[in-house]
Amino acid sequence: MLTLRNTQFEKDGAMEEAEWLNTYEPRAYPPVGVTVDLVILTIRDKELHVLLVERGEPPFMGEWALPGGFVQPDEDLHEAAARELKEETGLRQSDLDRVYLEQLKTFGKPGRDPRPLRVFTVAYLAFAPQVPEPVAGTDAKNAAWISLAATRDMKLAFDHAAILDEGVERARNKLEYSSLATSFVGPEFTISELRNVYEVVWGEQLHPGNFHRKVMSVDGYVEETGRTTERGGERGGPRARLYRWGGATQLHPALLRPSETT
Amino acid sequence: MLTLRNTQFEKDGAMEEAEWLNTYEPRAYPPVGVTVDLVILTIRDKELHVLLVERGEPPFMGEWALPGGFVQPDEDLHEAAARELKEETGLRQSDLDRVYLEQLKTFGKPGRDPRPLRVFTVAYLAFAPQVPEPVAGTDAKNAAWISLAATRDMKLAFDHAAILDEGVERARNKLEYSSLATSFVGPEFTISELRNVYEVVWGEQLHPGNFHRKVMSVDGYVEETGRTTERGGERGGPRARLYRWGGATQLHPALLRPSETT
DNA sequence: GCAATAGTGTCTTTAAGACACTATCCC
DNA sequence: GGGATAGTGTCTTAAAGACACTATTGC
Repeated sequence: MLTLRNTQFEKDGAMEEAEWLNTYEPRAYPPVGVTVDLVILTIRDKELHVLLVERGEPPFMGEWALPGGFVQPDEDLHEAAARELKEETGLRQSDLDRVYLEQLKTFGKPGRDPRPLRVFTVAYLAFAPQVPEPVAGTDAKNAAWISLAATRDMKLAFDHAAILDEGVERARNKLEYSSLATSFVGPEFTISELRNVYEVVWGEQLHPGNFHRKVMSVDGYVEETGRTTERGGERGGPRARLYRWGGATQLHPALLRPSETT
Repeated sequence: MLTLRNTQFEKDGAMEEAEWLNTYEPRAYPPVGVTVDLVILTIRDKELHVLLVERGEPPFMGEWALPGGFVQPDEDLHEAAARELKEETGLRQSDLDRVYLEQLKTFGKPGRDPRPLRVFTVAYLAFAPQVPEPVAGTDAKNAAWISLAATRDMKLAFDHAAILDEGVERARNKLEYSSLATSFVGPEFTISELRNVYEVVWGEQLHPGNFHRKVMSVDGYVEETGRTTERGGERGGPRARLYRWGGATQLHPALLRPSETT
């Protein structure tokens, strides 16, 4: 049983704050909680999708939200995000190892959570490879991959619409300077598949020939496996060579978006 | 008076967590606090400096730390960071308006604060123009601009050394793609002064002629004021034209670091 | 005068984009 | 065969870096 007073923590107080900051004794503070929320992106059917869960209880019961939850006492933030990622996606460990996860931004506007507890959320961004099966949530919650276009017509719980926007924007930038587009495809991929990642995330058509040459010219981006696809494309065309990631994390030169160059 | 039980919040509990997450009633949770800490960078004497405060009370009494403090109940995170910036730097409002401030990263490793309260800190990064006078702290705390080189020999409180590293790294990248180098200089500046910002932050010598032409070729980076400096350089040379920021936030093309192009 | 700096000119190399073209595959 | 795709070749333009050069100033 821990008893806490809630009196002193008022706004006008640089003095009160200094006093508070420098004591070892648990003192008055307002009830505060910290969660992690995940923007997990993947590509399905040539469209960008995000993992959402349907809330089964208030607040925002019945509405869709980003997966997430409270940070446990003995967890670091990244661990908490990794745990939620595992719990909510139901991915196998082999796939999980290939998921990219980075901290996105922290949101803490007063009132963003209607409960009588001030909740700060540390948003994380994840890139998942293609997973054919729909997600089975661990809790009673319903979980699904929703296309980004579809989320525009949905009202997401809390401030999750803003968090999602922030995540998509970060993802668009990440593709330019990093090799993270490979996180969206399988361990072996064709240059076309890689180009498709860029086209879907950026929402722009890229020139196949120039893209091919550009990717090949970046040192360490991709390396040949020696194999090719079993079949040609669905609508014709030759078999494509299969590549794997070449070990480089930063791209030199970068793959800049066409719209930004103008 | 608010009474809180501290029993239920143990590790093994996806169930407990779900139960907790979905209730309106204040329930059991461990004592948690959220602070903001600031990495405030400026340039003095052709070296990058960071604002540090000397702690007057435990924990880490007598050690140097990044300025910061608890987020107040009615504040958003950015507001809290802006308030701390104002309180700790003692800058005039006219200078304060020209300071750039952005969220950096959140740190929450268990045990990063030795007090019996789990403290998450949302780190912010700020770029301040040159301020001749040493800083007067508002609290009893001692505050000073410390050169980055000098901080290497200091043991900073908490995990502030890691936060500082993160901030410097972010700053180095920011200069490439944004016009934020102008945040380090006055409202009017010469191209040499701007080049000095890049050289100090990146720790590399740049070619004066090529830098000059490159800056002028970026649309909207700088615009002429029509004036020049009153005198030439300290060690000779003609008077330099004065420029102001041209309104562009993103640089096209970017000013890439020489070391990254190799 | 001497040294240092501001600013410009020019040349080479690299990379991006437009376009064309061949080879291979599905149907 | 027809249509689509994989991958390469070539040309033009933009931009980065190396180097040289002139003009202006402090001392």
